[in-house]
Amino acid sequence: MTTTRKKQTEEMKAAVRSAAEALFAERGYQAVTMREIAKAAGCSHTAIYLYYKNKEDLLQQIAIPSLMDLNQRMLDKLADQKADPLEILIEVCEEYVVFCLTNSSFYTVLFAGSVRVDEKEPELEANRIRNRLFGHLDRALRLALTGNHGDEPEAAINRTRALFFMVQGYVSTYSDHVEPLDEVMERTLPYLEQGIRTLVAGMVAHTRA
Amino acid sequence: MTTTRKKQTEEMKAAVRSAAEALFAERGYQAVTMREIAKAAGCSHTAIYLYYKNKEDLLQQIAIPSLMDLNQRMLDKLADQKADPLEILIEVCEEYVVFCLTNSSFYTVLFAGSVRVDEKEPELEANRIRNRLFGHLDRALRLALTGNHGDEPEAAINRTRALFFMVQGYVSTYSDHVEPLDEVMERTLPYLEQGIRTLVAGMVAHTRA
DNA sequence: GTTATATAATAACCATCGGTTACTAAAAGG
DNA sequence: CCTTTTAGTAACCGATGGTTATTATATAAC
Repeated sequence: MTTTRKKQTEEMKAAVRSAAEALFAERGYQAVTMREIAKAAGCSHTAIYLYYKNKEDLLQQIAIPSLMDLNQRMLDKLADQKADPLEILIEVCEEYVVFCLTNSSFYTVLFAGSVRVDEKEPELEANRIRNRLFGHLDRALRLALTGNHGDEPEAAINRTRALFFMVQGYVSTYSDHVEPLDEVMERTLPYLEQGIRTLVAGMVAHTRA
Repeated sequence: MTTTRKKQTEEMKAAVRSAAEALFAERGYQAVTMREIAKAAGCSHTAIYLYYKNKEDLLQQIAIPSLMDLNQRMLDKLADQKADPLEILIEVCEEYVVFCLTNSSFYTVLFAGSVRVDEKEPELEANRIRNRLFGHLDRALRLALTGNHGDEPEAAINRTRALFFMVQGYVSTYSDHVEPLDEVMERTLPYLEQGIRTLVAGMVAHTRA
C-alpha cells in the first residue's frame, strides 16, 4: 500500500487546517501562533510548514472554501426572479456583512490589503474571489435601480461606491465586537438595512431630479 | 541649577516623541519597532520605557494633541453660521476622513478597539476624544436636516448611524493606500461627497413620505 | 573640594514570535 | 535484507516588546 504514508500526511494536514480554523475563528488570526496550532493539531510547529508555505498561506487555504460558499449564496439571492429587487439588494448585502463579521480573521487579512499593482504576481486567489463578491453587490444595486438606466455609467459606478462604503463601514464598525456575535447582529443589522433603504431612496430622488 | 538634568531628560523625551511621530506616520504603528525609534531619537530602546509606559502608551501620547486639533477644526466648521448646513456637514465629514487617512497609524489603534465595558478603567483619553468627534458628526447631520425635527429620536440616531457607516466605510476602504495619499484623496473624496449628498437626499425623502 | 545619595540611562537578559536547516526515523521499492 | 526516498522534528536564527541588574553622573550635604 503506497497510500499509508500519504494518507497519514493528508490527515495531519487536515488536522492542522481544522485546528487553525477553530483557533482563528475563536481568537483572531494575529493572536494565534503557529506553535499553538501545532499543539492543537498534534504535531510540531515546523511540520505545518511542510503543508503550508507560511502562516498567511494557511489562512488563505482555509478562507477560500468559505469565500466560495459566500459567493454562491450571494448568487442564489440574486437569481431569485420573484423577489423585490430592493429586498434582494438588502439580503445580498446582509450575506456579505454577516460573513465578514463571522469570519473576521479572514476578513482583516484578505480584505485589508488593497490590490497590489506593484508585484508581477497574478494576485492571490482570495483577492480574485473578493472582486467577484464586489461585482455581486454592484449587480444587486443596479437591479434595484431599474428605471435609472439613462444616466452616465460614471454615475452608476459612484452609486455602487456609496453602497460599498456603507456596507464596509458597517463591517468595520462592528468587527471588534465584545458581545456575542449573534447579539451584535440582531441588534445592528436593522441599522444597516435602514441605511441601505435610505441611501437607495436618495439615489432614486437624485436621478429623478 | 536643578534644571540641568530634568531639562535634558525632557529633551530626550521630546526627541523620542518626535522620532516616533515621524516613523509612525511614515511606516505605520505596527511596522515600527521600539529599537528603531530609539536609534532615530539617539538613545537606547530601554530609555523609552522610562518616559512612556509601553509602545501603545507612546502612540496615545502622540495622538492626543492631533486629535484635539481635529476636534477644534470640526468645531470651527460647525460654528460657521453663514454656510449652508449641508456644506458644513460635508466639510466636517471630510475633516474627519482626511485625518483618519493622514494619521492611519493613530486610527487603527485608537479606533479599532471598541469601548471596553469589561474593565473598571475610565477609558483611554483618546477614546473619550473619539466619542466627542462622533458627536460633532451627529450635530452636523442634525443641522443639515432641520425640518425633520418632528420624528422620534430613534429615527435621528439611526440616520447618524447610516452617515457614520458611510464615513467609516470610506476610511477603511482607502486606509491601505498604495498611491501617495494626496492622489488618493483627490481622486476619492468626491466619491464620499456624492455619497453623503445622496444619503442626505434619501433622509429628506424618507421623512417627507 | 570631597563625599554621599538619588536618579538617569543602559547592557544584558527574558520569553516569544515566524521561519529555516541539519538531522533522524521510518516507509517504499528492489 | 538492504538501499533510497521522504516525512517529521530538534535545534537554531534574527527579531520583537518588555524587564532587571548595574553603571555613570548630576545634585546635595558636609
